[in-house]
Amino acid sequence: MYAYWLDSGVFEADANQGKNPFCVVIPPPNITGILHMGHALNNTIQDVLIRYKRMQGHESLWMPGTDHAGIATQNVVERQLAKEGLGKQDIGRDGFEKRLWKWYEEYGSTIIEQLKKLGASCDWKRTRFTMDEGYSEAVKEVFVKLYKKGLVYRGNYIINWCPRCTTALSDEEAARKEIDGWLYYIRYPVQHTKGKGQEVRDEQKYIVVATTRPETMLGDTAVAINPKDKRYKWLKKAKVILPIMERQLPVVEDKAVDPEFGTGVVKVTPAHDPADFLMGKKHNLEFINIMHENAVLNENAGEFAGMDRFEGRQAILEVLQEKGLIERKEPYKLSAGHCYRCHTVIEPRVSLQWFVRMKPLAKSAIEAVQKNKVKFYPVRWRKVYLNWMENIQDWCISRQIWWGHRIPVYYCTNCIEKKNQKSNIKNEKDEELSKEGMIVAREKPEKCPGCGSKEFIQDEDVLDTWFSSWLWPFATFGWPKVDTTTKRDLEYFYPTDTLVTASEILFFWVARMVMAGLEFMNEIPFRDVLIHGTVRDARGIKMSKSLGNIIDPLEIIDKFGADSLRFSLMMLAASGSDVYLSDEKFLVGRNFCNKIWNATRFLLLKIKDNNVAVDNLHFELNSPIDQWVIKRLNQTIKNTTAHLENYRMNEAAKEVYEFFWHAFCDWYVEIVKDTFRANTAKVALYVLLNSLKLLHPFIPFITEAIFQLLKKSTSCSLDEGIARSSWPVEHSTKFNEQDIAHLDSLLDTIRQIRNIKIDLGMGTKKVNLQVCSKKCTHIWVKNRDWIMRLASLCGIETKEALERVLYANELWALNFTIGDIDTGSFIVSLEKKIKKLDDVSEKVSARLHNRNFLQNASPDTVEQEKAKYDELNTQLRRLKELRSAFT
RNA sequence: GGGCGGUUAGCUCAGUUGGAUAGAGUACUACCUUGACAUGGUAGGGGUCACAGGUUCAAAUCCUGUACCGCCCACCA
Repeated sequence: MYAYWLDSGVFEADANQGKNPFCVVIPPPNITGILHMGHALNNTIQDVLIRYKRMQGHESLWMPGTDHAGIATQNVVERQLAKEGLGKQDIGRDGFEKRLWKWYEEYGSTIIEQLKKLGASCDWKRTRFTMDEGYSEAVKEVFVKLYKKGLVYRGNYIINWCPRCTTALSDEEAARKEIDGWLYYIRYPVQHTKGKGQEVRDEQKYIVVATTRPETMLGDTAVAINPKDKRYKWLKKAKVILPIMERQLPVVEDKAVDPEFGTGVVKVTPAHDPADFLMGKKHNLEFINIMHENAVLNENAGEFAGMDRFEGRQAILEVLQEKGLIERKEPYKLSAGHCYRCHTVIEPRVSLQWFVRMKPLAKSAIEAVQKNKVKFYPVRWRKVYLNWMENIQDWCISRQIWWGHRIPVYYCTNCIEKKNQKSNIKNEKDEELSKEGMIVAREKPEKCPGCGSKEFIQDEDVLDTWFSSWLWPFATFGWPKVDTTTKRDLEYFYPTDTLVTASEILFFWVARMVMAGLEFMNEIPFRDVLIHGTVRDARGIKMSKSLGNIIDPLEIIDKFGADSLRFSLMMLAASGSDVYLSDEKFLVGRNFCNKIWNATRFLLLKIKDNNVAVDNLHFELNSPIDQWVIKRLNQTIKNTTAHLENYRMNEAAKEVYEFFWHAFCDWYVEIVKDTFRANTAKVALYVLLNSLKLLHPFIPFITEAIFQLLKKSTSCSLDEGIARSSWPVEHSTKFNEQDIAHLDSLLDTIRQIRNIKIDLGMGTKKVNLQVCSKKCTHIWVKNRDWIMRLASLCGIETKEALERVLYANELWALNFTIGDIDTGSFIVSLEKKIKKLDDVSEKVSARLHNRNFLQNASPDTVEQEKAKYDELNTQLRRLKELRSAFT
């Protein structure tokens, strides 16, 4: 089926002025990714929307592609190299890049192939990669534009550093996780002035600082107190000695110090803590970096140089212990940043990086959401988005890795050399200084505008992967290229319609796309953001490969088929709530797919067996049964469509499921199976066909296969395929409501007969039924055959009066011979029903006697309650009569 | 420390704007070899809708508080 779709180009979309566009851009999966349940959920939702809109007559475009995933991919290829006993340094930057591209050629489209197995109806001819040639143009364009606007800058700041990946990370990439640690209370001796200005160090006089990272003390350059803290007034004039390093530390006052926490005195390590960094800047403290980029202590760590940070921590603690400087330690839960790619504990590090100024970009992105130009589903994410946007921090975009878009900045070697002689780029004003000899340009410049030299080196760093991802909704169309295709496509498809994603990448991606769209296209990138839940295992734990609790969607596909997987996921995924999965949960889909298949087989068999010609679907709607099913179908079409419009996939799926299985198969097909004439066949096929269409977005393969089968097995003229057929609309018949109501009563009566027989312990034993009805005898006569079959009867007699009434409603009364069967459980069941109805009746009665209810409730409601009361009492009367007949 | 969710049948969850006798899937029980389907059919048991207040003629649904669970954000060293 998939090959058929590809061959006939049903997934392809073009700017088509005759149609309304509907466009979704895929959240580009990482090239290193393999399909997991999160992908399955995310992409099934998108495919449901895309297929639904396509059938509705929209020019439906699902834009596919992959993400180069800088750090993740680099790590994968590094591991591959390591197996050969090589490090990336061994083969050099060029060699490593070659390996990366080779890896991409080999494995980069694995996930795309897996998406196809899922049934994803993307326009694959448009597949993009965040590092393909055209895409690089977009990235460079954006960098240069932002730079020129003053929104990109370079500077020495404290950033999140992953010592394993040896690169800077953005705040979002440093995932906070709570870890069990210790809070150490360490004594710092105080030096004070004695008598005639003689400075004396008194071991008895000390202050205590608390820290969770004792190793950072090697880089302490001050201690800080809160200016209002009276306890430490005396300290202001004193000097503190940093143990081990024997360095004099100034005491600074800063409001950021919380007197309540720890001892109220803080050690200040400007080069290794974000808060201390700010204090360092503010109080002009010295910045001492004590670590190499891999978090091994450097020469500034004195005797500890060469130790890893955690090794160093232990060694320092031992030394402090020996000197009696550890006052105490207490267990402490601290939240530390972890690299979101390799989970290593982040080390804050001062380094020269590139940043994007976010506040100016955020402004219009906030507005767009506030003015509902971009809407969130469920709406609660709106607040989360706004909260983040309003407190946005600058974005560190440079990464010290080799896989990614190289920063389009060139340095004139000549100018830099001169500059280095003049000054040292060590302090705050680097931002200004670095501009000299630095050229920000899309392409390598011909010559330096300053000195005319032709010697340049390009910035070594690459850009954060998200710096390319945030352009996805328009860069995929070819922006900034200005050819006619790009222009036409962007005008037609942009802004896109719906973005479907998990909440995890709300900040990474969604928020930034809104900013990029508004900044570069002057227009939001999408109108609706649909945020679905996280896929978890049966215990509620997030599925992840490292935890080993994954259910592999590909295995489910092998076992049950993609349709089963898709349908099950859609049934389970209530909008926005997390999805808890276990193997059994896919049975819903499997069983339903099986049911659809068998129902079809049966109908075709009946058509064949009865030798009825079905060459069109123009049927007569005279029979109440046909009207009944068509009316139900109409409701199903209406509700399913409404649910899909509101992104309630699960409700939509349930709606069709319920109709197809329980109304169509369980009742309609059962009723008509023995009187299968041409008109019935047409009605049945019409219902089947429309059900298939409603189900196609969820269950694409089987519905298409059956559709093709119907084309072959009947001579009806049908569309080419179901994927491009039209979305069902309600049949415009005028229904005979009374007939339908009577049929509903009849069906209910059949249920009651079965019920009574089971209560009487008669099981499926066939009985002879007596019916007494004033007006509706004909219904029983006319439908005699199937009623007998469905209610398991051996005969139906119509009578003027009955000896006893086993069941009655407003239309008819029934009786049948029960012989000398034990009626015990029948009576019990009867009593139970009576009790329940009595209770309800009492409640309704109380309501109707409540003057406030009569005054305040709407007249409609009051009427309803009255009708309900009458109905209840009629039922009660009948049941009580029946009881008296048996006792 | 802030914010956001959740708490409904043994389990997993629906329940859109307050107006059923609170639903589904699954599990369980009974019966059914009805030639489309046992991946099926028919029926059944099982819920004081977390707790406490409040608003209302009427609350699973709205408000307040409490408890527990989960998630997100934040420079408590």
